Amino acid sequence: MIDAQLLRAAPEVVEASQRARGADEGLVARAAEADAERREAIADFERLRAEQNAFGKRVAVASKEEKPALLAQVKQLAADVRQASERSAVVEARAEELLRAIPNIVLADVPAGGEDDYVVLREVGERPAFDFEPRDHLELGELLGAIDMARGAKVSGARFSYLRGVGARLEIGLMQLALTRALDAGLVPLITPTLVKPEIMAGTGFLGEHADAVYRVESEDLYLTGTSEVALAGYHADEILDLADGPLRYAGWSTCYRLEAGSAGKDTRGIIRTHQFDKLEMFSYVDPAQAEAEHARMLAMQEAMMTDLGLAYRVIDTAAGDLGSSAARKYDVEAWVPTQGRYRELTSTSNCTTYQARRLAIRHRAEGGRTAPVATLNGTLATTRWIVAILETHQQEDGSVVVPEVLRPHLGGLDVLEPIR
RNA sequence: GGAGACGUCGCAUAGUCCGGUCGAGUGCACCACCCUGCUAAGGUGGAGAACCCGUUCAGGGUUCCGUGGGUUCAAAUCCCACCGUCUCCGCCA
Repeated sequence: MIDAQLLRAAPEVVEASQRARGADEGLVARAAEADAERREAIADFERLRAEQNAFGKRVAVASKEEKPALLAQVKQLAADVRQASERSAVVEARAEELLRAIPNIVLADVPAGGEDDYVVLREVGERPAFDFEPRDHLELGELLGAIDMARGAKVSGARFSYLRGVGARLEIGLMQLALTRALDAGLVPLITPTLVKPEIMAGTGFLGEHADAVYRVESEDLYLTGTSEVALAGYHADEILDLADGPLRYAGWSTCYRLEAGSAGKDTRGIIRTHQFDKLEMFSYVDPAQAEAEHARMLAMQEAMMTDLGLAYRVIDTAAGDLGSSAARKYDVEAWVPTQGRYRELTSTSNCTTYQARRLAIRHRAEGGRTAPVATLNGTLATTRWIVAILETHQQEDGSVVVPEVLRPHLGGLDVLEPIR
């Protein structure tokens, strides 16, 4: 949620942000109006309530004989208080609803426009060249006995898979590599719940435009999370953090569940886009002044993983219209996928500035001892989809795959994955 | 799943039976100042969160005693529902 203060003081900033996103500009004026109405209603109620409280003190010390007369007098006041209280509750709920509907203010130099208006910041690494016809990740996965889509579909339906043998080991090795690096960088590992309450899901902004991608467990009124970001953001909800010693940094390891309702027909082959996968996610709570530096730090960690895994990649600065509602800026790292002849997103890192924190009531002590919302940032450090780029990039003519050196210690020293027959 | 106990301001507790002078006492921790050669001890004062009005660095007000309802002129206190914690019993891939 954005700062209501900003809505009053500089609505043009909010409107500019909406414009860059291609979102509804009129929402700004409607929210500002509702906010004014809300404040008026609150003032009204509080004046009446103060009067009633003062009266209550008189009743308390009145003698038995005086009481009936006083009580008769205050009846009308009590009714007025009740009415004003109900009105202010209604108006307040409406104002908050509109305020929450406004997505985060995008940072000033984020490219405007939609999905295709990203800016490529850099391309790194050499795209692999083959003197044979490269196989795609699923073909390789089947040769290696690593990926089984057919049985995934038999047991759970489309977009479910089994990772078996070296596939399962690759996944775990990848997570372990990422975890090791997270620990080296001082992050605290967390294995997070994957079922969360509605208010946590809403607080992180995933019930907005992403609502159709979310699994809901109706019998319990809980949501399955599509990323551990949700539980990581909720971890410190309603708390006042001590950031005097620097940011609070976490690495969340969890299975992720996504409905992929909007992607019918897209990426149906293999494990590029499945309903269930694993991810190691970085998450930081920082002083808002340090948010951009933290964002750069996360991106650097992601790029180091790409480089060390021998993947060719590029970094894009996502356009405003393609940002989630919580993000003020997002960088994606995309790896080259040889058989697709294009870059595919492997990681994403978002600076949510104070947006999530305000929704989830996560504050710290700012100057003068005042509380102020923190900034939150998140970024992928490893995920199942990486297996696609690793298999395809490091494949050999016979269908074997060379294991990147950094992964070998996490695969019991295995250096080449061999076809099973 | 069943039975019982509990949920108060950072922590620990008082207050709840018998509604008002309780937004709330005490201890510890915390901050400032005083005292002491230093430390410890001691003294005085301060200190929660959210929001509204006002100020620009004065203040005033409202709300918050697990959450949400209800009763009442008035609820930490009475009633209802829910959530959570603990104990015992049952069940368990």
